[in-house]
Amino acid sequence: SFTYNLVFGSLCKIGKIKGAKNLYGRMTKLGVVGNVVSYTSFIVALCREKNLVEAKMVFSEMLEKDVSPDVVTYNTLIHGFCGNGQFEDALKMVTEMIAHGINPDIVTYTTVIKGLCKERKVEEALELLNVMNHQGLHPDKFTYSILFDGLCKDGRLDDAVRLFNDMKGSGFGDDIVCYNTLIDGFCKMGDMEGAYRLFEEISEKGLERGVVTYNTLMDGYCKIGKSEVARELLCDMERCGLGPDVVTYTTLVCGYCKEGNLEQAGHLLDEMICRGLEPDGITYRVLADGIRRKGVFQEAEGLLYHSK
RNA sequence: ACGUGGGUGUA
Repeated sequence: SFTYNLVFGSLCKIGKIKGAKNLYGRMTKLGVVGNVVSYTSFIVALCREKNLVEAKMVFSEMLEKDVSPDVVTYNTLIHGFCGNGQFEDALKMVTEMIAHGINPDIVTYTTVIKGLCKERKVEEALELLNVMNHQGLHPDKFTYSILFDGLCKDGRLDDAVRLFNDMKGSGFGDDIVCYNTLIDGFCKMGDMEGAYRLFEEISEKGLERGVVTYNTLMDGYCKIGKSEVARELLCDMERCGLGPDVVTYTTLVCGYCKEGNLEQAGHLLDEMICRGLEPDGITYRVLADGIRRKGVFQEAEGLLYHSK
C-alpha cells in the first residue's frame, strides 16, 4: 500500500495521467486504499487537464472510502474550479470545507482572490483581502502578486503601486514575481519610464532579474514601436547569463512584424532556431499575421519552409 | 516519505 501510494503519487506528479488512472483502477479492484496525499495528487493531475468532472468524482470516492480530504485537497479543487471558469463551484467547496471543520488558510484565500480577479471582480478581491487580514491571515507574496495583476489588468495601476508600498511596509516587497507583474502593468499602460524604474529597483534590492523580467520589459518596448531597444535588452540579458526562451524571441518577432520589418522578424526566427529554440504555435501565428498584414504571401512560404 | 496558490509573447 505504501508503495502503491508512492508510485501513484509520482505518476500523477509527472502528468502520467493515463498510468495513474490505470493504477487507480487496479488499486480499487485490489481494495488498496490510497491516502489523502495520493488522492490529492490525483485530483491535482485531473484539474490540470481541466477534467473537473472526474476530479470531483475522485473527491467523492475518497469521502466514500473514509479518507478525509484536508485543506490541500480542498484548495486543489477550489483552484481547479476557478481555473475552469466555475467560480460558483469553487465557492461551494469553500462552504463545504468550512462545514467539515477545515479552516481556509492563506492558500484558500489567495486562490479565491485569484478567482475573483479572473472574474473581473477586483473590488471583491480587495474586500476578501480585508477579511483575511481580520482572520489574522496575512497576505504573502502570492496574494500580493495576484492582486497586483488583477488591479493592473483592471486599469488600476496606481492602486497596485499603493498596495506595493503597503507590501514593502510589511516586510515583503522583495519578490521577483511581484516586480515582474508590476513592470507588466506599467508596460501595458505604455509607461516605460515607470517600468524601467522598477526594473532597476530589482537590482538595487539585490534581487535577480529573470527571463520573464526581460521578456516583459521587451514586450513593453515592442508595443510602443521600439523593437530595437527590446533587442538591445536581449544582449543585456545574455550578458547577465540569462538564456532567452521562445517567449523572448516571439516577442521580438512580433515587435518587428508590427513595424513591418519582416526581414528582421525572419532573421530572428532563424536565430532562435539556430539556437535550438523551437518556435511554437504562437510564434507562427505572429509571423503569419505580420506577413498577412504586409500582403507578402510568397515570403510566408519562404519563411515557413525555412523554419522546417 | 509524498500533494495545493502568483508574473511575460499571438487578434
